[in-house]
Amino acid sequence: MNRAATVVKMSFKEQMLQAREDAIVQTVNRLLAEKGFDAMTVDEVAASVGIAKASLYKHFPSKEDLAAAAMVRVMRRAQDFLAGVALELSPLERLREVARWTMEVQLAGEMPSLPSQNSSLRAALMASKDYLDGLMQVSDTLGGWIEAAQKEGALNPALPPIAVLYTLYARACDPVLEFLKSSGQHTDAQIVELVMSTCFEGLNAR
Amino acid sequence: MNRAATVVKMSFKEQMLQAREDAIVQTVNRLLAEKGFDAMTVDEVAASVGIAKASLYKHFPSKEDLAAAAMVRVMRRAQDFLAGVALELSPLERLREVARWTMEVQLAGEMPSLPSQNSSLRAALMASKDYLDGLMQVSDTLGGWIEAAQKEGALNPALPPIAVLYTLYARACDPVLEFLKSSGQHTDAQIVELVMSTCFEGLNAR
DNA sequence: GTCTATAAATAGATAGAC
DNA sequence: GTCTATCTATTTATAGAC
Repeated sequence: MNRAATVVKMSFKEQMLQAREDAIVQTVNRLLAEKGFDAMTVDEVAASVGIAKASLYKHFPSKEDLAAAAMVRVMRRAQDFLAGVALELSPLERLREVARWTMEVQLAGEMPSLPSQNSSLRAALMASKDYLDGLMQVSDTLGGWIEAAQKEGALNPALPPIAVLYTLYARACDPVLEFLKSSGQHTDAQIVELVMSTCFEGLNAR
Repeated sequence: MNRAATVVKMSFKEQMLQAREDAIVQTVNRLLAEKGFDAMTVDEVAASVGIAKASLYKHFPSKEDLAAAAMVRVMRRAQDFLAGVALELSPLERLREVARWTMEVQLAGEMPSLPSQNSSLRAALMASKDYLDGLMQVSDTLGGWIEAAQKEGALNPALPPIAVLYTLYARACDPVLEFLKSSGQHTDAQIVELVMSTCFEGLNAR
């Protein structure tokens, strides 16, 4: 179920405002995926949305907040996806679905990428309750699945669950996807399957 | 054998110049590893080396060339390492040594990181014969080991060698290393072994 | 809230003396 | 080659009219 459907009441004015902000955040999301935080300029965002830069700053107080809003958006999408993963699947199969989804989002050019070392950006993210709550819920859900999959003997039990979690997160920004795509020798679907294989089965022969 | 040992003749003046440039490139290498290309400023480089910014521009014509020089340096280090890998090891063991080395360099804060989408930077790299030659030689060597390891049945033969190569390259900038390090629950050596395991054996149980 | 115009700060690069 | 001082362009952010 989409989280937007949980909204109950909203005046016409508020709906317009919300729609405008959604358009902004969607544009930011795309630009972050294309060029990254440092290379993305606020002028660019304003021009791409089709409003003046000053108007943008009425909605979001800083560039960092723009990026944080995009991260909240993708976290919401992740939560929606997790909520829709079929419960009849085994824990390992659920984890595989999640990994595949993150890679497909990245190949679609919709995965925002942030520099891990920018401190002002980190501060904005850590100040966003929506982001932290989303991140924590996603991590909790995946953590549960990871431990269940290890208990079943499907996932290597020698790996700390946190390491498995980070390894899955890292698929969302895996440069191998872009490398293989730019080599032009494989379709997107083939690329996803290759990286899925190296991620879960490893490079070694079985 | 270190490549610097192959230098035969050099005047005192040239040696001084070379030493100065080495210091610059080493500083750039460290700053690129710490903050990345976009966040690194030329003022910072100059201050860190201890010379004026204008002097820096006498040695390197642009920020992009500074970064390219750092990439040439790390490529040389990689070539030196490859040349020193024991030939009595199996192809797979050699590849494992290389992967471990790239991760150790990253954990030591000595792996420069460049944005893959910056076009002016890509242009500078593609214009650097030293870099391209180094990259090609490293890729050729690793490609040979990969194919040999697949022929031996040690490496999954269903994977295209290019995908294996990119997967190994990606370990040099794997964010999982930093994530695990900042979690503070593992030593560097443990982190390397964890990522080595997920890389070659995969997440699945065996 | 949206706009035009502008402020304020920063960064890459250069001039010109020594 | 190294320095100080400066240029030029860009970028984040804001003032103020409507």
